[in-house]
Amino acid sequence: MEAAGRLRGVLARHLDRLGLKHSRQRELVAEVFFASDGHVAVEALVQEARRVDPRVSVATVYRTMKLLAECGLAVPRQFGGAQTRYELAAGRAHHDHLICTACGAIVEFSSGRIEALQARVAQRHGFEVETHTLELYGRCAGCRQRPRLVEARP
Amino acid sequence: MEAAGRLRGVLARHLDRLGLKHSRQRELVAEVFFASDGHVAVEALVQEARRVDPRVSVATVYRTMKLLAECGLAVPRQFGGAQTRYELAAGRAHHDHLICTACGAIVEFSSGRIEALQARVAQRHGFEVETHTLELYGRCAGCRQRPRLVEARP
DNA sequence: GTGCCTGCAAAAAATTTGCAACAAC
DNA sequence: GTTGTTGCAAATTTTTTGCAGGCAC
Repeated sequence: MEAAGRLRGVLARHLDRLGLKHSRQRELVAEVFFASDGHVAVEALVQEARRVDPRVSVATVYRTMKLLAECGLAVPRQFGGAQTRYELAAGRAHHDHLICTACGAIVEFSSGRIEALQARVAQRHGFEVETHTLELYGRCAGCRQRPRLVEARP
Repeated sequence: MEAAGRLRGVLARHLDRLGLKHSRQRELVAEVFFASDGHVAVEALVQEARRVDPRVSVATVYRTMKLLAECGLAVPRQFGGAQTRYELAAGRAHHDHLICTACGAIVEFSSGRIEALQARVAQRHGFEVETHTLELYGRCAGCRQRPRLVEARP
């Protein structure tokens, strides 16, 4: 993958800027995250990283994801569940989410018209918006055909 | 307050329907919640309830809030922070939130036009939407005038 | 009296932190 | 060699659960 190289660069520059060090573990965690589908729970990152190096600790993954979030490569999200998921955000445009409550699928979308209306609402209340989240929870096309067996654990 | 009586009724019927019992603690927790500003953390409910009865346990508050959520009087929400806040939802229309990242203020709003666009987006992706959340994070009118001292802990 | 409820304390689950050994510069 | 980093385990934080005694019906 070509994009991963550029992403690594962003992290590297962030580390340099802060006077932090480049380490094998940080590179491994970042690599695993970049190769993910972009909506990963920490637990999944740990498991994946341990396939390469079984000694990687949870703490390191948490610490590294915090760094990735600081330099804008990852965005932490709470999709209803207890655990945080990290989303790939490397210079990508803002977007929102459709989340299937049956199978847990996460679909991204964006709507300039919704954003425009949001801005107008905020302005009307005197708010200066910094970020926002819009999540639509429901059943995806596939799951609407099947009876619901159990609730998804997102 | 007159509305509180009606809300108590909803809870009472829910308990009857399920064959559960009415207790002093349940009424106390519900009362405190109804008297709140409607975006309360469990910790705050516990403290408030203990001003009336210092022996009320956290467990009871959690269990009672779960009941209130079941019968539609309360909606659990995660406004970015770690702990759940409960929102008063007694037959009120759906609405979304503006959250001030400086002072923690929460303002409700609703926009039929945004809802309509959401529905269209969902349909385009084959989703049947059950619920949604839209949260705009930024600085409220008051806080925009003051320099930011510390981050709010919502 | 029979069950549901409560308080307490212990358990869970997710994340953070202290610390001694270790690796990067 | 200095300083930041790691793994481990213990600590924290929020919420849940088991259980013995208590209260509602």
